[in-house]
Amino acid sequence: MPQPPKRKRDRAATQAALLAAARARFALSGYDATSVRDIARDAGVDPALIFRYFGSKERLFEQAAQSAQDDRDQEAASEDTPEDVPTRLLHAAMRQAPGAEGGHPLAALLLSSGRQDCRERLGARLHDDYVRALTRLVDLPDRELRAELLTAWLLGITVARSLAHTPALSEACVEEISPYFEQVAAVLLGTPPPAAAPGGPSAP
Amino acid sequence: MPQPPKRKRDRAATQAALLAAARARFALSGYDATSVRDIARDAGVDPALIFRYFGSKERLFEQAAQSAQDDRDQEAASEDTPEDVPTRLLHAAMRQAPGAEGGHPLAALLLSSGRQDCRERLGARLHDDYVRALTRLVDLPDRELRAELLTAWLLGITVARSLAHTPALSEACVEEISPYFEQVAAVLLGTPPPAAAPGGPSAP
DNA sequence: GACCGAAGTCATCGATCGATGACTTACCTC
DNA sequence: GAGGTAAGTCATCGATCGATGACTTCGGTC
Repeated sequence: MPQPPKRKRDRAATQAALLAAARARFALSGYDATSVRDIARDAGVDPALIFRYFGSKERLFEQAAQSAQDDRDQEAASEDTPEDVPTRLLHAAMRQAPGAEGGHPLAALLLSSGRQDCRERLGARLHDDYVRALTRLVDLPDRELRAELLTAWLLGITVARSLAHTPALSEACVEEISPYFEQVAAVLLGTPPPAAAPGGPSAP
Repeated sequence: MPQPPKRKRDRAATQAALLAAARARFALSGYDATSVRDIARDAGVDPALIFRYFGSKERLFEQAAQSAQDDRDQEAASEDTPEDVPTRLLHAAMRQAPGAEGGHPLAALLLSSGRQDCRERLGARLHDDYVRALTRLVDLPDRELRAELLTAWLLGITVARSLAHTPALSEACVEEISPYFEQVAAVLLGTPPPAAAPGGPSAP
């Protein structure tokens, strides 16, 4: 994100540029591997402004995470096709191509998992965004366990695509994954399976 | 790992202590969050010996990873009950309790995923230890994709337990997960399901 | 017990990090 | 156009990092 040739003196714009650069860097390299000088350079701004506007690198990270979360909420709110919950979560896990810049919403937390607070934040995010919604769909024993098992699968898909770059999964699109996902979700959640063929799903 | 009161001058023992301390620290906090001074303190040894014996922090990390891999290989070789492949991989993913020290074999790589070489190493490890074995079990279209989907689930279980500390999954034991796992594995791999009941697995 | 090589210790380097505060400059108001 | 305020700049701090090399001390050998 190289700086647009020059920017007028504009506190709001500078803050926004820093926040955007921070989000990109943190999602690409994690907290530790990103320096405030990196972020400031990307934003075309003096590093000292980070501390003037955000107080510390830590608070900038928190605000960047909050900003990403806000984007997600707003995006989810303006959802015009309210698909069923599992499909929506699959789309969330598969968000964006692996080679593209930006990174998955969870990427920054996963890449920063060396820090305990980021691990806790990751657990909270998983609970709020995945487990909570999935638990409501289960009406069987082991409700939470079933929900967490499906959450773990979505999390694993995200990690495999965003971090490990597993080849087949990285290049797959949602439509290729969807039939497998629906069958597995039916098994784990105990909901009526879409096409219960014991020999495997109808391969596309 | 506090030092045993004193150690005679013993190059091999010092190297081993450093390697053990490095494995523990890297598996607990990742590469960046671990300093050579931390490792040396745990081993009860002068930090300079790390560079004398291993050349650099990076090479110490590589040797620590290699050492952990050797342990796994040897452990797998001396497996006296050659269970079927998916079950063996589930046990590998569930290895050890979340609260205990030590950490999952993949923990060091996951915690260090801010470094690109660690991400590549993670992908290679997943391929060698999971995808390769699972692919051979599939005799359907999308062989690799099916294998990677199951790998992603095992990876997600590991991340949920070791990093995110998802409550239900963290406290579960292999026996609780196994029935769900076998059903899902059957769906993804296209192998004969153990008890193909469309309403969900027989809950324990 | 003198000696010598290896194991271990110590002081310190150069780089980089997050962070601070005094300074300069641009823009708005009157 | 003068002046004041806020935006942006700059030099630099203290801590910590990985890494180096000279130094000291132990332990086996003759």
